[in-house]
Order: sequence, then structure tokens, then C-alpha cells
Amino acid sequence: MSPEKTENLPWFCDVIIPGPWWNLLTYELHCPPVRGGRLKTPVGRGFRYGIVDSFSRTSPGVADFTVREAAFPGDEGPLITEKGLDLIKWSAETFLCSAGDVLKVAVPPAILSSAEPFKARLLPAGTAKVNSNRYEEIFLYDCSSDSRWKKLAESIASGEPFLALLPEQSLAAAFFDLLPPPVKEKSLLWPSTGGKKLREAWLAVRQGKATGVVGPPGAAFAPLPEVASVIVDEESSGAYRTYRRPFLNIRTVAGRRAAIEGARLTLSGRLPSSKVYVRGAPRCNCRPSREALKFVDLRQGFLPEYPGVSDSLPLSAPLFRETAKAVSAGRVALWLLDRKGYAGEVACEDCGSPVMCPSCGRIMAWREKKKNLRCVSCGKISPLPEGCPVCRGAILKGKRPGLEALYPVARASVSDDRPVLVWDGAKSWTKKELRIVTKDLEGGGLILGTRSALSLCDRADVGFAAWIDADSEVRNVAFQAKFNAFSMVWESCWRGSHGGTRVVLLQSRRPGSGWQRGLLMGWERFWEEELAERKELGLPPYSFLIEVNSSQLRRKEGIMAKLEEGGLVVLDPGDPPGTFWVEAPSPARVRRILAPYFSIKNSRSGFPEITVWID
DNA sequence: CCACCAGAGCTC
DNA sequence: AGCTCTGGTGGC
Repeated sequence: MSPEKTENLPWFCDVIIPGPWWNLLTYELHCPPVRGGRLKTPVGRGFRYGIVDSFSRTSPGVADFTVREAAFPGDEGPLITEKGLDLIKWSAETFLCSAGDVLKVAVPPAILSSAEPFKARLLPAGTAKVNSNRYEEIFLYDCSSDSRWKKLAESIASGEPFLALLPEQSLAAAFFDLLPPPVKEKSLLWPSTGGKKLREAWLAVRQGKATGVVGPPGAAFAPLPEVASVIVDEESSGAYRTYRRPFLNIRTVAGRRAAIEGARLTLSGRLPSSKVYVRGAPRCNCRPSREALKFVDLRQGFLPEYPGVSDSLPLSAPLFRETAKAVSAGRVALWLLDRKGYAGEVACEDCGSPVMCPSCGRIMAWREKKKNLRCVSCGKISPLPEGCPVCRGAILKGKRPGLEALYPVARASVSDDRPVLVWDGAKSWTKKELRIVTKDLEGGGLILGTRSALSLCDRADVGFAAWIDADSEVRNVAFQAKFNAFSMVWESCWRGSHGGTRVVLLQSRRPGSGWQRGLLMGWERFWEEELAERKELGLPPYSFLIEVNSSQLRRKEGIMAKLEEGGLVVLDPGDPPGTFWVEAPSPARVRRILAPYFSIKNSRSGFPEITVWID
């Protein structure tokens, strides 16, 4: 087209708008757009700020929507860099969510919806092209955080721009503190809270005032114009999964970011995720010593003097012995019970094995109303077996008591002048309360807690940790149940600076067997066994497992039918009622099939909720 | 007369 | 999901 002809033509922009629908929206603009730039766009009755993904001078043609006009907010540059846009779009594609939802977590609302235009010095031009030539992966597994962090800090000591992610804000702060001063000066600890602090951090990084970022998972999209090194510490931690829309695995997003940037990606931790294990087969020489790791066989009988507790929550003699030893030495003892009284659980009373589905091999759940078992995976119904198929023992079903039941026994087992506390993760402690608790524990004490109590290892000398019911996690239905159990116990062996000197005790009906074998032999052993099983069943990391939740049951049926037509394996556990699962070789295939359900046209009836499990 | 609200309605 | 529009209530 000649310049005279184009002069009066508008631009047509495809814009990423914050919202749950998957499609980009097209707007007309009467000034030249820029990729990554902000636009103020009318949506429905109101307006929102969005980001230009692409534009052209040809109109979209005949369509079932009318193109409305966007306003230019007057920014002197793009808000999002090319690489930033790439990362946002890739995350949306991979995790089956909308780019608009990813945009919302990538840019603080105070920035995206700022009525004030951004001036040139606030938005220097983004770096241009994607460059994956320098990308490399480094695996660094070491159970001592001290020595691992030291190695990580050394790897960024040259002053190159970096992004370092840790699973929690407190860990990020601790890691930030030990950076060498010249690096620290140019870096920034990413805030975990939103609001003004986040706005300032975002702008400082976007303007290049800070060239390194240390932060919790939320820092993954920190707008560093350039990154030479991406670090994801404790990469197998569940904290990298976001707990609300958009459902992302931040570890995977950060990995992609490194690839886009052509950066060095360091994946580190005490224990690799399945994905990393399959990719790089990293090795680690850390093993708990025979003396440090104790197994107690719950079938051997236990102390009878605590009626009401000991029959359902057995407490063994070694548990009391080790607790007394630690507390009298002025150290902290930790009794861990990670259980929410899960109602559907069925397991053998003698050997602890859960009841498995005869057709697909996954865990079955007891249904009190129907008095039968239903496979949580394929939905197969079967009667309750007369005895345990493994050892012929009696089958145990129904709720079990939790932490509170242990308190009286715990209180009685240590001397009156030592504190006994319940730490259940539901309560969030203020800094002041934490200081007081930490102080109280200095001369020794006993904590009853869920897995969240493990964070105490960072601030107190935990000399003894006991898993009251080490089999409980494995009665869970999720496919990563065994990994979760293994990872929790592994963490209890190593977390904190006293990790190496801690005694860890497991009360179990299958002491030292199954997933527990890897505790003594190292996680290589655990993964070899676990991965063989997952490969057999077609579970992650060998396929993508996609969880779909549609509260509208009529629509759920329709979606399932479409996916099956597309040749995908669809599993319907029936509970909770709106949820079903899809096994897929790639999310892209599922995305194509589901896209029509996520058009903005469906806004009125709401959208299903999707979570993608990669490993 | 208007502030405040719950519910309806709309979406390139 | 946001957002605004609508129409009712109730305080003065």
C-alpha cells in the first residue's frame, strides 16, 4: 500500500486484556501502536488496560463482533518487552489459561492500570530479539542449604544480570543477605506483598536500576530487561505451583524464561523433581546416616498407657525416648502429623497398603453412602475386600484423629518448664510472635505440627523430628502422593543449619519399604522405582495430566465428549463432581479442543477451571 | 435529594 | 471476571 493511501487508515491491534477468556481482542487505533505497549480498551460496559500483541492495517473483515476503538494512554515506550510478551504467551499456551490472566500476575495492577502515562525514562526500549544460543542447564543438588547457597551465590558473583527464585519469601530474604556486597548493591529483594512496594520494585527493575532480582515465585516475571542467569532453588517444591488462577508451575515458567533469554538455568535443591530427574539424572551423595534415621514398625505393638490415642495414633517407646533425649539436651523435638482426617481413606490395618483399583492400579476411595469402593482415577466400582489383598489383614476405613488428640500425651511427656506448642499451619504468626516462640524454644521444647512446622528448622535447633504416621500421605489420592511423602521426610532430615545432626524417626506399618527405601539409599533409588511405575501408568512426567473443573455438569459432559473424540484419554473419578482428568502428550492438543469453550462469548456462563500437571 | 446497596446485564 | 447500569431503600 502506498503511503498516501494508508495515511487515513486506522491500525488494528490484537490486544491481551486482563480476563479469563483465551482469545485476544481486536481494537481499532488511530495512532501508531507498538508491540508490548499499553492501550485503554472498552470491554463490555467498562474499560480495561491491555497490552498490544500484534497489529496490522488490514481490518479483520467479516466477523461476529464489532471492532471498538482503543485509546492510547500516552506512554513513551512499551510496558512489556518482546521477551516478556513471549514468556506471557508461552505460559498461557502451556498451562491452558488466558494470556490476560498471566498478564495480571506479571504486571502489578498499579502499573498496568495507571492513569498516568509512563515517560521515556520510565520505559526504556526493550531488548529486541529472542536469543537461545547461550542457553544451558545446570543441576545442583546438595542437601545442605548453606553449601548449596554458597555455590549459587558464587555463580552470580561476576555481576551478570540474574533472577534467583526461592520457594518462600523468608528463604529469599536469607539468600539475598548472603550475596556478596557488590552484587547485593545492584540487586533487589522482590516484595511478596502487592501495592506500593511492588509497584516501585517493578519500575526499578524495568528501568534497569536493579540488574539482579532475588525473590519468591512471584518474582518470576520481574521485568529485568536482560538476564544471563536464572536460578530456581528447591525446584521440586510445591510452592512453585500457584494456588489460584492462572495455575502455573513457576519453575517451568522460569526455565522457559532462561531459554528465551539465552541464559544459564540453574535448577537446584535437596531433591530433584521428576521432570529434572528424567532430563538430567542429577546425582547427590547426601544420605542420612543409619543412626540418624530410625524406623519404628507399628505392627509390633505400642505403648498401651494412652487409651483413645494409642489405638488410632500409635505412639512408640522410641518416640518418647528420643523426644526426652532431645529436649533434655536443650534442643527442640518435632512431632509431625500431616493429616486432615481424610474421610474416604481405606487401608490395611496391618500392612498399611491402600486398596488399589483392579483395572487401573490407582487408589480407591470408600463411599460411606453406597458402601462400596470407587477408583479415584477411572471410576471403577468394587466391593470392600474381605481382607487386605497383600497380607490378608483387616481393612480399616474412615476418619482418623489429627494433631489435637496428641496434645495431652505430648504435654505429659516433657518436663513442665519446657514449652509444648501446636503448629498447624492454619495460624499465621507475626514476626513478633515468632521471635517469642523462637526464644522460648532456646532451652528445648516440643512442637506438634503439620509439614508447615518444618520451617521451624530454620530458626530453632531441631534435634529430633518424628513422623507419627508416615503412611498417611500415601493414602492421599493425588498421583504425586509418594513424592510428597518422600520429599517431606527428606526435608525433615536436612532443613536448617542443624540438619546433619538431627535424628528422624518414622512410625510406619511398612517401615523402610516402598517409597521409604529411598530415604536410606538416596533419591536416585526413589525416582527409579517411582518413575518406572509412572511410565507404566502414563503419568507425568511422561504425559501431561490436565485437571478440568466445570461446575456446570451439562457442559462437563460436552467437553469430555469432545476430548475423547480428539483421541485423548479422559478419566472421571466422579468426586468432586465437576472435576475430570485428561492425559495428553502435549497441552497444545487439548488447547485446540477446549479453545471454543474459552471464547469471550462464553463470559456470561463462566469458564471451567484448568490445572496442568507437568510433573 | 442523593448516598448506598444488591442484582442484572454486557463483553473485539 | 470486571465493570457499569438500574432500581430500590432509607437517612435527612
